[in-house]
Formats: sequence, C-alpha cells, structure tokens
Amino acid sequence: MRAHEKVLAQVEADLAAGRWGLGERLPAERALAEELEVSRASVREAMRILEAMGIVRTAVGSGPSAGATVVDRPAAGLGAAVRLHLASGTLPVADVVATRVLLETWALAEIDAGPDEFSAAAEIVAAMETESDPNAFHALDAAFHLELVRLAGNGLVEAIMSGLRGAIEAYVAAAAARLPDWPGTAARLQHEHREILDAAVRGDGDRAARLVRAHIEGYSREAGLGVTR
Amino acid sequence: MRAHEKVLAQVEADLAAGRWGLGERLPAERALAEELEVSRASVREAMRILEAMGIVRTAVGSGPSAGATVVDRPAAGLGAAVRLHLASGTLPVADVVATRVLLETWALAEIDAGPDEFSAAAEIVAAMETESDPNAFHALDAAFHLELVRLAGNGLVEAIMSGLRGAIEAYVAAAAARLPDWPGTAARLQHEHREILDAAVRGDGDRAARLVRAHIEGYSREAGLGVTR
DNA sequence: CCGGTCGTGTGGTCTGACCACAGACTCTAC
DNA sequence: GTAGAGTCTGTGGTCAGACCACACGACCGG
Repeated sequence: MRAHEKVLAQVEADLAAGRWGLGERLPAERALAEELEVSRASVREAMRILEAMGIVRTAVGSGPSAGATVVDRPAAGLGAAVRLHLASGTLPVADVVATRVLLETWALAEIDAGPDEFSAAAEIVAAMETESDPNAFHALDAAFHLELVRLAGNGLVEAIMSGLRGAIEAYVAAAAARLPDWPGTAARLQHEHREILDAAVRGDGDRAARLVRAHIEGYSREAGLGVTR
Repeated sequence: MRAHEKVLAQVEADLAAGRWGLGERLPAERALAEELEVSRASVREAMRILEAMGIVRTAVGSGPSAGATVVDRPAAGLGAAVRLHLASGTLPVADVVATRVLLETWALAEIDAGPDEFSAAAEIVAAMETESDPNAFHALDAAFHLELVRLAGNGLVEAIMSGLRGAIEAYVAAAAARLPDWPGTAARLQHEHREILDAAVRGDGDRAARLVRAHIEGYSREAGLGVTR
C-alpha cells in the first residue's frame, strides 16, 4: 500500500468512526504526517484526492477557517470524474444527457411535496424571466432543475444531477453560442419551465416528467448536444 | 490557480484535444514538471487526482507498461466519491439503494437486445448456482446486475452502477454476515435472478424492472441496509 | 478605546536526494 | 549462435528540509 493510500484509508476510517464531523478540521498536514509516519508530501497527495472528491476544503492562513475542513460537496467529485471522462472522449455527451433525463423524470414523478415547497423553484423561474445574459440564464436554469430534483429527497440523485450539470456546463455554454435566435429559445424554455413547474405543483408528477423529458431532449437536439434517440 | 490545478487543466485540455488517447502514456513526471514549469510534487498531486478519477494508471519500472497510462475507469472516481461521502455520514445508504433501484429498473426497461446478447448474464447466473462462499457470490451478483445495466447501452449509467456497487460493497458484506440463513437467502436470490433474466430475455422489460425492484428492495430490507420506502 | 504591529501556525511550493522496480541492453560462457 | 547472467537506464514512490504568502490573534502604543 502506498503512503498516500495509507493516509486515505486512515482518514476514511476516522470519518466513519465519527472522529471528525461536518465543519470540523482535520489535523494539520505536519501533524498528520507525523501521526501516520509518512512524509508531508504523501499527506498532501491524500488531501488533494479528498479535496477533489468534495470531502474537505483547504484554506491557508490561521484561525478557524484555515486548514482542512470537512465539507459535504459530493457533486464536486462526481462532476469532476464525469467531466474528465468526457474530455478523454470515452464518455459521450449523449449519455450524460440521457442520464439527466432519466434522473429528472424519476425525480418529478417521485416528488411528494405541498405547493408551498415549490417557492424556491418559483422564485428561480421568476428571476429567469428578466435575465437576458445567456450564461446567467443557464446558471438559473441549472438551479431550477436542481431544485426540482432536490425536492425528490434523494441526496445522491441530487448530487449526481449537480455533478452532471457541472460536467457539461462548458458544452452547454458553447452550444448556446451557436443558436441562431437566443431570445426566442430562452422564451420557449421559460414557457416550458412554467409548464413543468405548474404540473409539479398540481401534483401531476407524470405530466411534469413527460414535459421535462421533452424540454431537455428538445433543447439538446436544438443545441446539437446529441440525444440517445 | 494552484500549481497542481494548472497541471490538471493542461492535462484535461490535452485530453480533450486528443494529444493522448486511451492506452497511451503521459510524459514522465519530471518532463511534465519542466514543461509546465512547476515542481514534480505538484505534478504528482495532479496525478493522484487523475488516478483517483480513473483517468490514468501509474506503474513503476521501465518499458511500455510503466509510467502514467491513460485508462477508462469512470466507475473508480464515481465509486470513490460515493464511498467517502458514505463514510462521512452525509449520504445515507438508503439513498444509494434507491438510486440503484432507479438505475436498474430504467436499464431493464430500456434493454433492446436479442436473446443471444444475454449469454454473459446467463453464464454468471449459472456460475452462482454452485457458489457457496458469500463473498464470491456477491461478486458474481454484482457482475450480473452490472451486465444487465451494460446491455442498456448507456456508459455513464453503467459506470454509476458500478461505482455504487463498489461503494456499498463493505456494507453488503457486513450485512450478509448478519443473515441467519445464508444458504436459503442465496437460493431465493438465485431464483429471483433467473426470473429477472427470463423476463429480460423474453423482451418483457417492464416485468424485469418490477422484479429487480422487488429483488433489490427485498434483500436490502432483509439485510438491514435500509430502503427509502 | 482604537489601530497598527508582530508572532504564530497554516497550506502552497520548491529543491534535491535516494529507493525499488522493470524492462532493455550487453557481455560472457557454452 | 544461443542462452543466461549481469548491468544500465528511466520510471514512479518517498522523504527531508526549506522558504513563501497568508490570515488570524495577541500585543502594544497612541
């Protein structure tokens, strides 16, 4: 077992044992190195992995916010993995789009929430109404879709969705720049968002799921992101 | 931007540009460090991340197999991320089980394959018939479920499934050890596997999906892994 | 009471060195 | 000529030690 793997294994075991909780700080790199009898370089390699996986956040300086803090960003690791494999060309963008459809249709059919729980989603849609900048629009769009998935109550599905969105962000932005009529497209997307939200608020999850499938696949086709079928 | 992030960004860009393809080797760490004007330690930190994400595999020695080779193991990164967040306690096992059900039911309903394409799955089921060791049985079980998902044709869903399975492997093994009657449970699981496979081979994806849901949720409940509902 | 200064501990980075390893190469004995 | 042993070379793995920028907190002087 390599030195940095020893560190990873120990940190994972300590996490599982509850030695450190969310928001708490790991020992300093130098202390951890001495404790585990490895060099600081090996500890740092393990830290880089934990950071990439969204387990810790590191910060320089002193005080409570400095050092390696345990955080909870599962989407970071999932998104990075998907993004890198997209870059390597071994994972088609179409598969990512298809997976998004799969997760979002499931989520919308699954949601069991009262009308007042959709307030955050409604606010996002309202904010999009007056947003003309494509990048800001896409950010709100991502927040809207993620919020709906969040309401389904599965943290892993939410994290995967968030990661997928982050992974294809560059592709979405590049595709949007190629569209001939962005204002028109934005208006249509907005109309579809409202329909999806309305169906979800009314409790008609099946209709919302059908609409979101058409919404995502339609835009992907229009923007040339590719859809599975 | 930190030094190792510079390396990551450059490698990702080079991957996207096709500078290195699957099976090819990255430059040596020392060469990469000089090329990017960072220290070898920073290059190594980036390599650790790429390795954890399943993008490269490193090996010591000389010759064609040594060095950092571009590989395609998306499940490695996804699985590690999920496993670590399970350890940190921020992600419930029940969410992982629910996501597995979601992905597998989708896959079984999606499969559009001829009967001969199920030969690999059939062989795995046959091998399980005579397997008495729980750990080996679970390994074959994982291979069976993964093979069915593979037939759905979405590489990302397959990778996520593989990663999820790897992430909860330790939980599954621990849960199996607590079962009062393992031979009986194994026989029942085997029966269910055959039913699922039969339905899939006949092209009745909906029935196969229903069966696999009952299969996974039933076992998870029995083994105390927790199910969403 | 306020504001600047300094100390201290943190991660970030670099240099240089040594090790184990595995393949490729060379030499030698037959 | 061939097969084997020995050596060379380049690879990642690891380490020790040093220096830097940074941010907070304690201290001190006004």
